[in-house]
Amino acid sequence: MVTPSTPTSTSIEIGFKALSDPLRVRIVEALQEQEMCVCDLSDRLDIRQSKLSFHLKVLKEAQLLRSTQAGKWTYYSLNLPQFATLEQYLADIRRLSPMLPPRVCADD
Amino acid sequence: MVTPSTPTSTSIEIGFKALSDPLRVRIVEALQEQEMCVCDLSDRLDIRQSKLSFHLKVLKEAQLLRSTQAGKWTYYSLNLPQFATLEQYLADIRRLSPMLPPRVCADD
DNA sequence: TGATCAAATCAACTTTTTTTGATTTGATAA
DNA sequence: TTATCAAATCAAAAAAAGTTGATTTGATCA
Repeated sequence: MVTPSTPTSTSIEIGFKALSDPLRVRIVEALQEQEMCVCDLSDRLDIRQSKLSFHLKVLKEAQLLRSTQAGKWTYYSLNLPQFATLEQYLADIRRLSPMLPPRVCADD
Repeated sequence: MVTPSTPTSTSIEIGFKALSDPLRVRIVEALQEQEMCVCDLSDRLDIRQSKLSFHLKVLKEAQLLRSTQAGKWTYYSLNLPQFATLEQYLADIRRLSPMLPPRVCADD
């Protein structure tokens, strides 16, 4: 089997990676309650602005967040359809897993 | 707000991290079809044994895989309940997200 | 205009994760 | 036993991700 030299990440893997960090999960959980601007997130989570900006970017690139600008402020909110996409991916793994006997090892 | 100096990862985050790598997703998808021994996974995915062993360990520590030893061989299979746990986490984020108006920024 | 403030970006640095080849472990079979 | 083979582990190197403080951008407002 031929493997691509640089394995590419799908939007599924990018989504899971975005959710693999405790700080980013805290961001998601804060936004799950309410859309918020960066300054309020920064206060609420006690994170420096540039650090927060980095993690917001990761989440946004994973399509898990949306942002809208309102005057000086940028409001971030959850992009729920992408959460649904990840959820569906996990559901399919379960749904399509057959109850098969283990494969007997090739050169047994 | 006080933040722990070293943020700790939950089993949720560990699970998502395990699923954030293209190679590990390929492993999961192979095992989703059928339980398999390491040697067959290695053949099928064209990965060196030690590399595969590393990634299997990551997935197992995330409780996404189980393994059983049979003679010389170790068979790996999906641990579906943990997939369900991750799925439920995502479902809850969506389910509990209210349709609230955006928060007005603190010092507006 | 010029001051102010929110947020993004940047470069340097630190930390974590991944890869690699070699070695070890542990079970089976001659 | 000794040879063999599957799989785990290890140490060193490489690559990727995250942090930090400073700077920039872009919008508002006096």
